Amino acid sequence: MEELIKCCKEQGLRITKGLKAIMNALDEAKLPLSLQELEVNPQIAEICDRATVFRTLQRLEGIGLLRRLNFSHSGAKFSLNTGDAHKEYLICRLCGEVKELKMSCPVHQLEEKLSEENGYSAMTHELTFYGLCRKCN
Amino acid sequence: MEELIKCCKEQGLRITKGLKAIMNALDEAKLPLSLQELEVNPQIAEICDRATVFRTLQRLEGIGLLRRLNFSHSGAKFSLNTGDAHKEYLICRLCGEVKELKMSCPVHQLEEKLSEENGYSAMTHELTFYGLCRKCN
DNA sequence: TCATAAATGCGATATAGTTGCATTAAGAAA
DNA sequence: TTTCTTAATGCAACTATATCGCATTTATGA
Repeated sequence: MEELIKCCKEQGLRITKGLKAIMNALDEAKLPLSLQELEVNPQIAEICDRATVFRTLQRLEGIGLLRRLNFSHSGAKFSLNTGDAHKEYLICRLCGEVKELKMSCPVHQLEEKLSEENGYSAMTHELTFYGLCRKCN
Repeated sequence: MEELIKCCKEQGLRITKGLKAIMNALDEAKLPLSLQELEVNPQIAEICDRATVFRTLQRLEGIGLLRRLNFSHSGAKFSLNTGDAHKEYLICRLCGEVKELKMSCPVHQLEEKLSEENGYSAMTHELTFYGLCRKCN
């Protein structure tokens, strides 16, 4: 957390209450949060509004501290980019339940190959599994 | 194509001009299309409107003939589910260029394992790579 | 050809994402 | 500490996307 704040400073961001509250919420949540989920979080709602949350997320994504995830049938969700290990998720197509998977990513080493073959740089990837959870099945 | 129409019939869908036009467009496009892209396609626009395209996509997805894809910074896109081999894409984070990758999916065999471990059924997954293309870099 | 229910068109509405502008406040400089 | 500059904010408006209700049309089985 200290680490993250420091990183924001280095990148020229001002350390405001909103920024801290948002980063805290993202840090405490064990799962990615959407703009709306952040917006209604009591700790955050008290301090700042939707537009601020939106722009703060933009800034954090801009400096690479935040990862934007795109799950089926839900808007974008965001999670802090601690370390550079990305995460895999399992999503229920019906109720939207989000589970984080514990696995070593099986496609990481492909990035370099794809980067060369296609002339792309700054590679990242998303690997997401979908299914029907026990309740929804 | 014949195959797909047959499948629609078996699933109880009525074979309308709209359905055929939409499936054709998706079939001819080498890449996934968004609702808007379909809506403005001349072949389709002539026959039916946005709500119909929307609901047709819903139906096709419902019977498993259509796959909904979620790429960063763009709305949902759709592609026909021919065979059950899914596809991998490489997306430019800036201009949004979409490339289909030719690779044998390295995580397919993980689905069964995850299904058991988490009590999920009807598993699918999405593997998408992002980067900056030559032009945008 | 007729009857029935699925599919459609239209317009309204909901939801997510985004912006302009006047105001506030973080942090560097004095 | 006070002052100054400019990033950050709040508010409200706005755009784009997604979705729905209902009256009408049309595909298909009898």
